[in-house]
Amino acid sequence: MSRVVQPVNAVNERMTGNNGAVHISAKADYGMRALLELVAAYRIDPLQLIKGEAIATAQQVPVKFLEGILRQLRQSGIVASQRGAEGGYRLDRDPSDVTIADVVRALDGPLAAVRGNRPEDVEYPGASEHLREVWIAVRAAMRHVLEGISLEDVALNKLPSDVTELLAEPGAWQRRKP
Amino acid sequence: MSRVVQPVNAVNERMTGNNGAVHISAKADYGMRALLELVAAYRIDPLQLIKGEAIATAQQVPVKFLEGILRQLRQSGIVASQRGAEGGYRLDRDPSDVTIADVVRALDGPLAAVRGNRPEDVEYPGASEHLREVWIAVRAAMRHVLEGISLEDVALNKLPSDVTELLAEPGAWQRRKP
DNA sequence: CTATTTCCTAGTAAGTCAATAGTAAAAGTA
DNA sequence: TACTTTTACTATTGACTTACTAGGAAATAG
Ligand code: FES
Ligand code: FES
Repeated sequence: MSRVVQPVNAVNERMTGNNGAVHISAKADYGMRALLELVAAYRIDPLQLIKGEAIATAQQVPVKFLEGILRQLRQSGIVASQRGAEGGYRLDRDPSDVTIADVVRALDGPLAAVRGNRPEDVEYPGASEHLREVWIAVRAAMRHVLEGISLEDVALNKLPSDVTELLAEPGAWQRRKP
Repeated sequence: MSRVVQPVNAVNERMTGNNGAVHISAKADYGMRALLELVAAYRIDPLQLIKGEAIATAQQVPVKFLEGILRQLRQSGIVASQRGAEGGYRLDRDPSDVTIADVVRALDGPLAAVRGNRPEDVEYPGASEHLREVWIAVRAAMRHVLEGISLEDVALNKLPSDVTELLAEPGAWQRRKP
C-alpha cells in the first residue's frame, strides 16, 4: 500500500462541518481586510479613493463579493464611495473611531445570539435558572474585546493592554488538546 | 402516561437572518440545560440515573433531539448512561470539573473559527498583517470565559469573580486607549 | 458620447441546523 | 423465555444560511 503524503496546506485545511461558538464569517474577515487597506491609504491622504478591484487584488478576495461588503459598510457609514471613472472607496470616519465591533455588526448583525435569540430574551426553567447570565457574560466578553480595538489599533499593531495580556497567556496561540 | 411535550420555539422573536460572531447553538444551549438537570440529581446521589424524557419535559426540549445531544456528551465522557428499564443518564465527572468550554466543544466542535479555519492558520497579506492577532485574542477571550466556568458554578450561581466583573461593567460603545 | 466604476437585484450550489422517524441493542421484570 | 422499558444509532427532512456569481442600471470624468 502506497503511503499517502498529506498536503499540509494551511489555507485549504478547513475545519470539520460544525463551527464552534465563535465564527468570524468571510464577510467580517474580508471586510476587516478591506478596511485595513483603506486605513493605509487614509494615513497618506484621508480623501484618497481606492478602487474595489485594487482592494480585491491586494487582499486576494473575490471582487464581486467584496463589492457587496463595501456597499454594506457604506450603508453603515464606515466608508464613503464615489462612482464613475476616478471613483472608488475611502474611510468615512477616523480609523481610531471605528471598532471591530462596528464592522462585525455592520456585516453580520448583532454580536451574540442564543438559538437565534438575544441572550437576554431566553428563559430558563428550573435547574438551568442561571444559564442566561453565562451567555450574557459571553456576550460581554466579546463586546469587551471587539469594542476595545479600533482599526487604527490593528493597523499600527498597538492593541489595548488587556488584549495583549490575553495574547500573552499560555496556549493562546495553540489549539486546545483534542 | 402520555404527557405532551410542549412545542419548543414558543413565541420568541427571532433575530434577523444573519447571526453575529457568537452563536450559541440549540445543541449547546439544550446540552447545558440537560447537564444542569443532571447536576441537580448528582448533588442528591451521584449515581442516580435520570431518564431522557424526564430531562426533556423538565427543560421543554424535544426529546429525540436531546437524546442525540446526550449521546454526544456520553461519547465525550461527560455523561454516563444505562439502557433498558430503570436506565437513564447521569454525570460521569464532578460538576466542578466540567467547564462550559468542555460542553460547547463536545457538541459544536472547536470554540472559534475564521472562515471555517483555525484562527492561527489564516494568512494575511499587506495591510491586514496583524489581523490574525485580533482573532486569536477573540478566541482567547472566549476560552477565558468558557473555560473558567464550571457546571457547579452555574448550578450554584457562583460565577468566577472576573466573570461577575464582566457582568457588572457598563460596557457598550466606550473606547479604551492602551 | 464613451469608458469607467459603483450600485443593486436576483440568483445558485453547497452546506448547516434543528428536528423527526424508525429500528436495533441492552437491561430489567415476570 | 417473553415482554417492557430505555438508550444507541442511522438516515432523512425542510428551512435556512453562506459564499459566492451574473447582469445590468446609475453615476462620473474626460
Ligand atoms: S467591557 Fe469588559 S472590562 Fe470593559
Ligand atoms: S484564560 Fe484569559 S486570563 Fe486566563
